[in-house]
Amino acid sequence: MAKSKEGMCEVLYVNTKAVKKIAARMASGDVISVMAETFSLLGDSTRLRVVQALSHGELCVCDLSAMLGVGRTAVSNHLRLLRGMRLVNYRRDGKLAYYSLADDHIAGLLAECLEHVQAMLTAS
Amino acid sequence: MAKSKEGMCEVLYVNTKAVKKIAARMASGDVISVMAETFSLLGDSTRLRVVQALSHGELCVCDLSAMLGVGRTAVSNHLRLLRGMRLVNYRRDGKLAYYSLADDHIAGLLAECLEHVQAMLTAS
DNA sequence: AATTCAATTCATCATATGATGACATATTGA
DNA sequence: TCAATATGTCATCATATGATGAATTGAATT
Repeated sequence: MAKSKEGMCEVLYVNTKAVKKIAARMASGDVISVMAETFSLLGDSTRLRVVQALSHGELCVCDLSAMLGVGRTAVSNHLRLLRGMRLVNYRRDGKLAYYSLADDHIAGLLAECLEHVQAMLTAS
Repeated sequence: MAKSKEGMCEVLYVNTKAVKKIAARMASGDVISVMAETFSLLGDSTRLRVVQALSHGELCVCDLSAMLGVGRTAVSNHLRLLRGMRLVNYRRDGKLAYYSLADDHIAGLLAECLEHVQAMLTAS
């Protein structure tokens, strides 16, 4: 077994059995990409506040903007991204556009993450 | 009631009751920040693959790098970030550094997101 | 039709971030 | 001590991204 210039790890696993077992369980690249995109959307404070607000009920852009102290353009851009990934529903009522969470899983993600953060904060 | 140049929404809510109810339930800014940071860490495909691999068992940097086809420097940098937010545990065994998920909530986030994505993909 | 206002789109800018290579560190064994 | 190897750190670069203001669209009211 020839050794490469950069060491054994280039051609051989240290723990072959563990690697093979784990490799077989990895999600497909497509699924990972969509998951990462979803997490990424929740990974901005402003956008996360929008999502959290909507997890308690639908709101129009105008009220979201005022309540969060964020410009309407910014709110609108964030909602466009969230809509693109189907994280929010859209409803038009006259001049107003109402948004709400599209999916119980989204609220579930917030809840799970909140638990993690609280557990982390109390542990430190 | 004076109207501002930019309209009523600057000084008044459209749905005052809904806004007040929702505003009272918003998480604190600090908690939101940590949550966003956590989501953001999961919001990169490479890092998410690292986390998903670790959700099935601990691995060393070397095996992670080979298994995922990602440079060791990149893996190391990602693990440093994950360690900073305490998403992973660190264990040293001789020359090797083994990492594992720190928290069941992390695996829970992956599972919840996976369910969401699968539901979304089958719906479309 | 004209006006008003909420919402959206677009271009721009400053900043954040992931990948990479060079270099440093740490541990094992000769 | 010296060599080999796995890991970590740092600087750099290209790219991605959030905030903002100007311009536009769409709907209701007069």
